[in-house]
Amino acid sequence: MTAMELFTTQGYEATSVAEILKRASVNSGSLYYFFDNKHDLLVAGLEFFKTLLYPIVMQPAFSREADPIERIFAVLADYRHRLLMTDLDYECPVGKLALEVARHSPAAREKIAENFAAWRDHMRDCLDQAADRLPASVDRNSLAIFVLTTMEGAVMQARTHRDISFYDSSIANLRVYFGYLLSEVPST
Amino acid sequence: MTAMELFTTQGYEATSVAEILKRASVNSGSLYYFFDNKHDLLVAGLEFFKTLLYPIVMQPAFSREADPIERIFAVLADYRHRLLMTDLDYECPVGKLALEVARHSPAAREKIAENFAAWRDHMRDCLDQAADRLPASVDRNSLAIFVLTTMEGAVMQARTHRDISFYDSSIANLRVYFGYLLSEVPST
DNA sequence: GTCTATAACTCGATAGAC
DNA sequence: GTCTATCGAGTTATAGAC
Repeated sequence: MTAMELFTTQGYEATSVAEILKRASVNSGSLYYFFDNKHDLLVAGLEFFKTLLYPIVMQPAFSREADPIERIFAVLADYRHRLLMTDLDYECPVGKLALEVARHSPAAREKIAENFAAWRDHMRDCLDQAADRLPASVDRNSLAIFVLTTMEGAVMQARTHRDISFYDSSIANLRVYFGYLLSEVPST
Repeated sequence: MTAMELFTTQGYEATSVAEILKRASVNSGSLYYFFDNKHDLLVAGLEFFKTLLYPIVMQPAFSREADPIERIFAVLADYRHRLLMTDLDYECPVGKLALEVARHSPAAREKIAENFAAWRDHMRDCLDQAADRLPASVDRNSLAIFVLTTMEGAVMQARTHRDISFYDSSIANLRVYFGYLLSEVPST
């Protein structure tokens, strides 16, 4: 979906329908034949995004690392890579739209929440696989939320400051935190 | 600044100059006498925001708590309060604009970075005051960045899911992390 | 299903009187 | 310094031919 590329890089409001049409080499009539309006296009795009999450975001990282904890940090390493590849102009597309459209569009907000939930569930699956190495007191769902929190906040700061060290600092702290958690259960 | 209220709640692009004028009961001529254009108004507003950071965000929390570590969590507790007061529709105004305008406006991006830096510096001051209770290996600036990361990511998720538990989960994990750090240095 | 033309409207910004 | 009127461009969405 060409529209989503523009929505997620420029913002929903900042992207005109005319620009989408030009970039996609489509005519107005065709677009409005398939979608009721601009907002409908956004919601459809967010639904499509959800289907891309595993193949684009998770699978490449998971295929590099077998250890469930390392898989989490491999996903985070890929976000670092995206930041560097875009000259520190990358932003999590879902997070970006989360802040822009959540207020005025319940339908889009719901789709964004589903994207967040799917991301977090993949992280929680990793944590579940490493359950025996974590203290029993750890709420793995809550910890998965915290991983997403860290990614979103870290990307936001690195992009704003145009400095990867803000990303690295946040991930390093998450690493130390995981180090404490994992050290609580001695490996046998 | 009435304009900033609209920019930060609705977004910069989604707020028309006409709407600002109406809400502020001002006429077009007056606004453009003081500001060159809409963008100039945004940058001026962000500069003004920076001056509000201490009296609005920090001072109320600091006055409740004397302990530097508790001051950090008091600031975070105030963000929780803002979420609840707005029916889970609050978003950090600086973070929101960070994602929307950073790409197309270097001047605004710079001002947003200054706001982030000021926030983080207040947190680092707290950590510096508690330096003797933290392991020497802790990079306090990096940890302050991590606190901001946590706040931004936690607010984003709570607002998107319209569920305060996402905020609470993230802050709880930060608490546990601080617990590990503080327990490394036995109090005398 | 896709095309072009355009309707209906709102946008940011300006001009010129006071 | 503040007012009203308005410009010209750009906006989303539609109409009607093919």
